[in-house]
Amino acid sequence: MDRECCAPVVETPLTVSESEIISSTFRVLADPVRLRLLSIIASVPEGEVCACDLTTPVGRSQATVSHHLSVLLDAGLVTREQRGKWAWFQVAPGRADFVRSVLEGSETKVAV
Amino acid sequence: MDRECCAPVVETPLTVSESEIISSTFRVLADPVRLRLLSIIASVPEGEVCACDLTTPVGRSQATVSHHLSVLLDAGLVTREQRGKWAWFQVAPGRADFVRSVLEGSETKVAV
DNA sequence: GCGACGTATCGACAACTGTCAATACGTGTT
DNA sequence: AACACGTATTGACAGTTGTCGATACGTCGC
Repeated sequence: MDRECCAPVVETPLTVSESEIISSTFRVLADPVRLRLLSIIASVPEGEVCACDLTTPVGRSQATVSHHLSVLLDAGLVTREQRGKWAWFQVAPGRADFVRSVLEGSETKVAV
Repeated sequence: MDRECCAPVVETPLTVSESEIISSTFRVLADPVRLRLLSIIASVPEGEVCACDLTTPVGRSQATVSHHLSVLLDAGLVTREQRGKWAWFQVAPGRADFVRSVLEGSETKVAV
């Protein structure tokens, strides 16, 4: 019997700390180069990509790519495994669903 | 019969333009003050909030709050309705589900 | 019309961030 | 040991962004 159309979207506002935590996650995803790196790592059939294969596709220097990969790593979105002199990256276990929703939902639903 | 464990998380990498579109959406959500403003608007039972009631809760100047509200408006996350000298904001029709997932799930349902 | 008030815009500044060249670090090879 | 090679780190720089004071714009009440 309530006005369902006017029900609040969420129950309570965010606290300051909550908003900082959530926004920090979005900040990681707010860079196009990072999104492309993440999408490349997430799309290879082998499930992992050597850092050496990521520089060319995104058209950035080795230093910049390394920086972005560190940001993705710190955010827990990918994992890094050093094998010999090569660094292999894969989508972090347990974050596959999240990464998929970030990279797919996009076109049709996220962006107006 | 495939190795399901190793299936790619997504089918194809993002194009440059796709990554720019998606990242621009995340950039809007990458600021804690904007998230708090959005959560306040989304949590009031009336369904809409006067801009005059948003300055104090987030502890920013009127100019800054107005700026953030414009960003949210441009992103299509909220609507603005001018009534007299007051500006009323509400979560944009059709974006309630998205806003809810952003403010609540954050981890699992962000990009719906 | 005039003043009060809410809001948007402008200008300026500090902090942050993406970028690269240069360099340092590790590992494997000869 | 010396070298080559992949990667991480450093330092510097330019562009962006959050912020605020000041100002301009609109609306209401007088």
